[in-house]
Amino acid sequence: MAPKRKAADSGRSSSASKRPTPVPDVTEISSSDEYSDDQDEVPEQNNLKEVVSKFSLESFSKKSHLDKTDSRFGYKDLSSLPLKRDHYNRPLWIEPVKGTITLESFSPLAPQAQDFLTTIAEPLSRPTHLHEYRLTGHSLYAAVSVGLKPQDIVEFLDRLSKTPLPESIRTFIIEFTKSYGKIKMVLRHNRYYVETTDPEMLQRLLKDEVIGPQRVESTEGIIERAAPKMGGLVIPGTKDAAGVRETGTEQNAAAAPRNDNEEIAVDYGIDDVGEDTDEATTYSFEIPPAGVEIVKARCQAIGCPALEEYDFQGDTENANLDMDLKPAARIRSYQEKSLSKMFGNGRAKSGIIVLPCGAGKTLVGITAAATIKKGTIVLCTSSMSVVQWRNEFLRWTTIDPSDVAIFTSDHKEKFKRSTGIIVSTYSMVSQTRARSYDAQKMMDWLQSREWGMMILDEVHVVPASMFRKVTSAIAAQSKLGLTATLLREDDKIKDLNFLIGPKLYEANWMELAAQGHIAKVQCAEVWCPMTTEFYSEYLRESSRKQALLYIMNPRKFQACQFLIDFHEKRGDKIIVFSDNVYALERYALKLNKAYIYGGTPQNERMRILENFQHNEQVNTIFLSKIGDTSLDLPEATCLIQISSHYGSRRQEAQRLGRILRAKRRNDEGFNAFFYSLVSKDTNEMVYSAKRQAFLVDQGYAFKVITHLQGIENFEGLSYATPAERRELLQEVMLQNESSADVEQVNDDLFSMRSGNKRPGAKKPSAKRSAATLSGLAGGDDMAYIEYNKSKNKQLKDKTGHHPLFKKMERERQRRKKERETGVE
DNA sequence: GATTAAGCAA
DNA sequence: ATATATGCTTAATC
Repeated sequence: MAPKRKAADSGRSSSASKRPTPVPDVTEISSSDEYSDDQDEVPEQNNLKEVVSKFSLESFSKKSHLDKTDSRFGYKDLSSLPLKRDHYNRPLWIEPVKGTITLESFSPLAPQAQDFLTTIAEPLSRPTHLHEYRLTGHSLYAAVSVGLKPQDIVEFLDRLSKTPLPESIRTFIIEFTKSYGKIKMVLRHNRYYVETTDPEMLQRLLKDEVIGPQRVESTEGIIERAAPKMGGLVIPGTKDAAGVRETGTEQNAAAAPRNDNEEIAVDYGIDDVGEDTDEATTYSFEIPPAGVEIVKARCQAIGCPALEEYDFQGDTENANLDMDLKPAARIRSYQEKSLSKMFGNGRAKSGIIVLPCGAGKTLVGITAAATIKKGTIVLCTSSMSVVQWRNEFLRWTTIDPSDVAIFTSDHKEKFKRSTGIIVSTYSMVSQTRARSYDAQKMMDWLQSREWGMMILDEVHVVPASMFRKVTSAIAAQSKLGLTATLLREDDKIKDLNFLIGPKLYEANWMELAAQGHIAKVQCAEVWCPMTTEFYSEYLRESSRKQALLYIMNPRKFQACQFLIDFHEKRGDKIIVFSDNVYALERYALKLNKAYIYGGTPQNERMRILENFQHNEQVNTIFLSKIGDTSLDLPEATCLIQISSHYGSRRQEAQRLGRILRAKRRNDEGFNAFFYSLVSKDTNEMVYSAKRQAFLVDQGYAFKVITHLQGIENFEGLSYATPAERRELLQEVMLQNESSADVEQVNDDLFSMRSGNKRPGAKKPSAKRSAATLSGLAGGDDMAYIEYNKSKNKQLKDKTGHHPLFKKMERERQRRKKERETGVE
């Protein structure tokens, strides 16, 4: 089993082993009468936190009064559980205390089990042989919201588990889901309805002192109607749409083991659930539009969050949008799967879809819009992606170009006809300060109409407060969040579950890579020793300067130079990432490559990117943080990271994402490369291990390279002589001083003590395999090819870094002043 | 009118 | 807790 590097595990593991068995405390959620009035006074903001923590498995466990578990051996000790007789045929280990599920992914049943598990549990870690999941409140919420029944979940787990399903887990699932997913907020024919399949629940709601009075007066009776079905809805771009009815190919693929003469039903097909519920009836009552927020907040408060569903087929008030996917457009199986979860019952559910970068998130959003065929608003993080989204719409759909409008600071368009698509940025919509006249007019217009769907791109970056602004400002029937990494270093990500909706789908990176949808990537960490001069300075310095020292480590520079050369000769296109702008510039200038950072003007960037993509002379570019997101460079096949931000797992994942969409990914034996250059025995190693955690959980194996073969024979290696290295060191030290000025001096005076302490150069705990570069890449000896760098030079010469550095200098001065005045 | 810089926010 | 990047608005400049 992989060492402890759980992406989702960080905060909660410490006290967990002492925690008793998770049995939900039902008393609190089953009697609405006990709720006092003062709860209504609590603003929704405060409720959110409560609700979020209330529905974490952690608090469920805390609240329970049973303690049958002996925690002396840690929570993962399953030795006391009896094995089923035919356990070897069953792929799951289910742990009773925290709900951790371990899947033997080599089992013949693994593909189906995996599918089901991603629906009902959070994937924690998915390396090659064992996958780890965990049942959480959110994951069950998501499972219920795509139509799974608690009994199905229990049955499924029981049948695939090597041990009898722990009673605690069974109770947890049954009790937890009792209230979940029962209430739906449905907009039908432009009227809002609170809907449920459970008559008792309806009565409870009507008796509730907050929700009850909201019922529209004239509709005394309870409305009874047949539960919705998938019906005739066809998601465009799928095989169904092409007229070929897909047969259950996966369902019967594997032979099922037997248990007491009972066959394991591999009925994990969520897609079918909607059709199975023909006889079901739903009960609903109407509430006024103004009551929606109140009722939703109240439902959360009493522990039965209302799911939002949009019956777009029955929406006659909002005009239909004339748009379809182009006949040639085909969506991939996983895209179809994610959409089928969204449209499972013929309505649009709100929620989040998680796909790796390059796997076609945009197309999923577009297809969703083409399915709903109503006015749609798309929100992105940058104006660049705004343009990209619009282009994608035009590329994939038959929509009239005049129906896709852009709303940013320099484009304020409206569509001419009654409905259409608006692409904008978060900041544009959530802007609270003064607006320009045009922008204000545009906003008024946006707010005056009702949108069928709101697509939220890169939804992980949206903090709750901003999101609240957006949703309260713009009326959208359904919300679709798209992201590659539902991951933040803080815990804010949980809020999204309640603000947008449950996670509808999460793809497995390795699986997509195996199917050729994203590139296969070889990851490697290159350990560069510090030169003695740099290391002795490193030991003396404060952490700020330490960073600069290990980034500018000459050995690292050499490794970088060598790798660039190596891969350029193989015909790769290389991106080098550095978070540190100073280092970025130094590296790029020394190696005579083009570079882009925040201060590079827009046209300059375009020119460099253009050249990188089409000019055979320009095979390497240096990017700062700027390249982390939303740059679309399908040419890039190799990535080198020389400095990075602390331990940000998301950044690492996003950077890797830059090469996942490599054009050449389907070439025979093609591999993309991802190198992380790390200075040995420095803090960088600690960060590096942290950063890799997410990718390791996705199943990527990091190899460690301690020696780059052939580097000693490399001609023209920079900083080969001690004199050169000393010169560099001086520059670095100087740069440091001038850039941080007064504060630095202070630091210097008092930093002796702190500088003496040894940096935590502890070894990362991950299991690593040693490898040489040749083993990784095929290691062919390549003939030296002379490259003409003149184009690069031209590009570089045009980089007007002068004024930009002035700007940065100004910034520094300003900050310094702020600090000084703040001290005084 | 179009481009650029500065200031501000998150 | 810091460095960096971005977007929007306004004002200034060509």
